[in-house]
Amino acid sequence: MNYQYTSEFRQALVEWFKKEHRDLPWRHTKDPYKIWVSEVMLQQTRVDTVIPYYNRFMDKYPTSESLAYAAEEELLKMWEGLGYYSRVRNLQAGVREVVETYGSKVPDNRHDISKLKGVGPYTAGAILSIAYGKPEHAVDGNVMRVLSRVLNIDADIALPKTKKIFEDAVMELIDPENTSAFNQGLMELGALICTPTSPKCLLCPVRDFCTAFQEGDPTTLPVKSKKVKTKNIDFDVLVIRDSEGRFLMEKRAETGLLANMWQFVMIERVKDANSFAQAQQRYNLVLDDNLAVPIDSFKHVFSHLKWLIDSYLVDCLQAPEQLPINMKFFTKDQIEQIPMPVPMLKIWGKIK
DNA sequence: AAAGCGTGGAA
DNA sequence: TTTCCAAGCTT
Repeated sequence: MNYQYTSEFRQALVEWFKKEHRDLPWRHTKDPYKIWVSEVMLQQTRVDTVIPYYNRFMDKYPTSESLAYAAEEELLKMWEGLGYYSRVRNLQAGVREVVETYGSKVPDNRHDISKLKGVGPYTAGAILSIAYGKPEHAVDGNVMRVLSRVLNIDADIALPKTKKIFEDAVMELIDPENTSAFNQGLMELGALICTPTSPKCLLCPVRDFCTAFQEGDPTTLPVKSKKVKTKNIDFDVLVIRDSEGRFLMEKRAETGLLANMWQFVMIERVKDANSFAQAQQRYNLVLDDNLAVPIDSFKHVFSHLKWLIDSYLVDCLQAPEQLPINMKFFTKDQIEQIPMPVPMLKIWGKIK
């Protein structure tokens, strides 16, 4: 963009945002902690999904101190259904560091804030510009889409190195007097007007500055390569019930997929193998497998893989005195307090 | 640099 | 149904 137009672009964008922005819960505060929480929740997650989680989270953890020392199990339960569960563990680690080494004051510079767990280039810039009014870039998918069109940038946004082009562009364009409205304006524009398909160019406040609009078809940008095909895995999920009506659950590993979440017993279904026999052998159980009752069969799609699940309710006739430390029989009431991933919630919903 | 990491909504 | 996501970060 010709440099002489940047002030007009800034003004058009900022004024549009101040007039047309949505009324969202996290837009009623400048508390860096609350902005931080909202930004982490919004990572790869839709606004409509986040709103009820954000409100519940702020009711429970209104300050950084209240979050810093919350029990991880309770925290995961608050995050249940939001996905990307490592976000909340990193968030707590970062908040705890702020409480313990920064006197509960979120750092106001990129160098320090970027060292906090779970705070990457985008989140750092968002907190700095929205809560502190600092002229810092906050480049997300919206910003890359909007600016690729406005500035006619055809670099592949799937490549990590491409992001610097947009960060540099934002630093050239940003309104130093309205950093919050400018950065949020770019994102709001991407969410409401400059959408991936069918952009509403006739309503766009920066249409006059948009190269792609002038060229005719903004939807040709951005350029984005890379599509990953998901891998399929078959599982039998065994809802194992003991004589007291309790259910056997196991806690997943501390890292990786659905870390630290609880699940019913899962056995990968292998050709010609009996999952009930596998479970009995692996955990030293005696199951009434002749009377197993099918519960549900469904698929659950992750970003990079797909679970094909058959689930069964089966009674446990005998269990060892000492189960592995990550396994336990829980009552119905206890299960309601345990963080479970969505596919397990779906099964639980059928039998509780 | 590329892959791993959730979920539900929309085209 | 299938595809592509939506205010990314970590390893």
